[in-house]
Amino acid sequence: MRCVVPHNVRVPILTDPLAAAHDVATLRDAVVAWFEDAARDLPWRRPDRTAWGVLVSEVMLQQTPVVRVEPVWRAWMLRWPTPADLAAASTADVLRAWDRLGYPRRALRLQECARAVVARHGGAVPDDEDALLALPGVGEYTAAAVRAFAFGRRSVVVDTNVRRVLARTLTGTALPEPSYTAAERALAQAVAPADDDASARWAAASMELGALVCTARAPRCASCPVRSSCAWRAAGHPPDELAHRRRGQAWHGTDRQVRGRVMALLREASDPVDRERLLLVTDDRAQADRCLAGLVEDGLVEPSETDPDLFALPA
DNA sequence: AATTCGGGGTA
DNA sequence: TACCCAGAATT
Repeated sequence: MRCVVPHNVRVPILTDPLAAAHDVATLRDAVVAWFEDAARDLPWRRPDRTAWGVLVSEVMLQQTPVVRVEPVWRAWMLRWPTPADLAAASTADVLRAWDRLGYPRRALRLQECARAVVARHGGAVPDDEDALLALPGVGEYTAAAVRAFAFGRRSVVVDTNVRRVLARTLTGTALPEPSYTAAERALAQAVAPADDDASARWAAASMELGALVCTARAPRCASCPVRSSCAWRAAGHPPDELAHRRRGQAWHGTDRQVRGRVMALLREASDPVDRERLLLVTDDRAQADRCLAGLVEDGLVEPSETDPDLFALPA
């Protein structure tokens, strides 16, 4: 299948189609060559990894940094090596093993995903895009990542790192838009190699460049393999024009913080915990009630069958 | 398209 | 402090 940059995609540096193709190919080659040396030795990249291990890593890495995921992933895969193992586990054990990776609904979905893989695919992770997308907790990014990293198949992998790399090198802006636009998706589609193997390597390499060199905070442009062809650098590193519109995620006093405290309490408890003790996580009674109810609604917490004032992680 | 959903390391 | 991190699901 041929990939062409749609007419509605403005790519300043790519005015002439022939020059564009050349520039993009040069950029890709440089990034992939850099990756051969610079790639981190992560456990889910080892030859002995499994497709399921890759999927587990991708779900854990959704909004959680690599350094925090790695130890949890190692313990997790030793304990539940296959989808069937996780499918048969106690949900309380799963949530405790998830520890403080954050967004514990991901752990719930990962177990649902394991059960779906067993039920729908005989326990083997599918390599089909639609089958992957149909799995709980698997969205556009994760489906593409699993296809590329577990199966070496062609897919357009766009995470926050790739978005930033494309924004800088090709579009010439400090950062991409707050939301993932159709133009960005089209650009990523056009840049991704058509070949299976080349596509998979570009995906890993472009993500790694964003994670190690083309970072959000203090990019290491001096040691960047594509600094000579970077549109952002050529433009003189213009600052982010939307900086004032970007809203940092509030944390102190939020429901997310309160929910996190309730979950932490229940992870550490070996027995059901009384409602009154759970509500002590904040002074705001209404908020505490709301958060506890929300956790129950989400299936992260269950009231005891015998005493509705006692709560625990789901069996 | 906008919101919600954890948690911790770093500048 | 504020910002950022291999996003997904819901409204």
